[in-house]
Amino acid sequence: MDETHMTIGKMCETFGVSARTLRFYETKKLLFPIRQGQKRLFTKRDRARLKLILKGKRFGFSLEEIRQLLDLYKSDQDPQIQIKQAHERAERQLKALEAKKQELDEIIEDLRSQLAWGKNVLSSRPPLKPTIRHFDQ
Amino acid sequence: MDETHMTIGKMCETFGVSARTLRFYETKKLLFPIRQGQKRLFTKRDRARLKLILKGKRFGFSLEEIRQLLDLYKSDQDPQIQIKQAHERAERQLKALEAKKQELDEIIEDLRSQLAWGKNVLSSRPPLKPTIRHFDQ
DNA sequence: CGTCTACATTACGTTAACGTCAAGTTTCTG
DNA sequence: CAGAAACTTGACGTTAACGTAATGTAGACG
Repeated sequence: MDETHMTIGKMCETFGVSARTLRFYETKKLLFPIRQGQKRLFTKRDRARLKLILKGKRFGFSLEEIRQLLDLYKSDQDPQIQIKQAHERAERQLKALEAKKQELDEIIEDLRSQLAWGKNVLSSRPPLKPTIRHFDQ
Repeated sequence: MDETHMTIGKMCETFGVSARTLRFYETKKLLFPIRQGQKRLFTKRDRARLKLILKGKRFGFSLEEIRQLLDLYKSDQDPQIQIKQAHERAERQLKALEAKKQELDEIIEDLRSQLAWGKNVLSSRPPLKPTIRHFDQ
C-alpha cells in the first residue's frame, strides 16, 4: 500500500465521490492522476487539489471558478513574471470572494431582521391568551 | 404611471433582467404578477421579492434555495403555529448560511496563505538584481 | 386603416456537472 | 484457470436556468 498513490476506488471511499466524478475532473484538467498501464493513480497532489475542489463545491463555486483558484497554486515554480501575474490574479479572486462574502452577510442580515420580526409577532401574541384577531389574514 | 404596478418591460429595465427571466420566475412560483387581461403587472411585493432573488443569485443560490428563503417571508400573516414553523425553518436556513460562510472563510484563508507564499517568493527575489536562474522551469 | 410596439404563449436549444448504462480489460483469488 | 472485482472508455440521459426563435394579439398612433 503506497500511501502516495491511490487507486480510483480508494479515492472514492476516501472522499465520498463517484469514479465518474474523478474521471470527469480529470477531463476538465482539475486532476492529473498518473497512469500505471490503463489505471489511474492519484497522487498526494491530486488529493490536495480534490480537497480544495470539494471545499469550493460545498460553497457553491462552479468547476471553472475552482479551476481558476487551483491555477493560482500551479505557477509556483514559474519565472518571476508569472508569479507576479498569478499573484495579481489571486488578489482579484480574493476581492471577488470578499464581495461574495458581503452579499452573504447582506442576505443573512435580511433574514435576521425577518427573524426578529417573527419573534416579535410570537412574543406579542402570548400562547396562553388566544389571539383576538383570528380571521385577519 | 402607477408606481405600485409595473409592466414587464419596465421591470426589465429597472432590474436589468430579461422578460423571459421574469416569466420563468413566475412559472417557478417566485413571482406572482397580477393580470390585466393578458398582461402581467408586477406589484411592489414582486419587486421586493425580485430584489432578494437577484441578491441570492449574485451570491450563488439556486432558485430552489431562493424560493425557500422567500417562503420564510410568506407566512407572516398566517396563524401562530405557522409563524412558529416558519421561524424554525428560518433558523435552520440561517445555520446553513452560516456554515456556508464558514466554508468561504476557509477558502479565503487557503488563498491568503497561498498569497503570502507568493509574496515571499517575490520578495526573496529582489527585482533589481536580475535573477540568476533565467532558464529554470 | 395599416403599422408599430409591447406584450403573450409555445417550444426547441444550451451549458454544467455529473448519473447511468453498456461493453471491453486487467487483476485478484480460490 | 475460471469467475469475481476493479477498472477502463464511450455514449446517451438528466436537471437547472434560462436563451432564442417563431408566431400571435391587443392597444397606440399617424
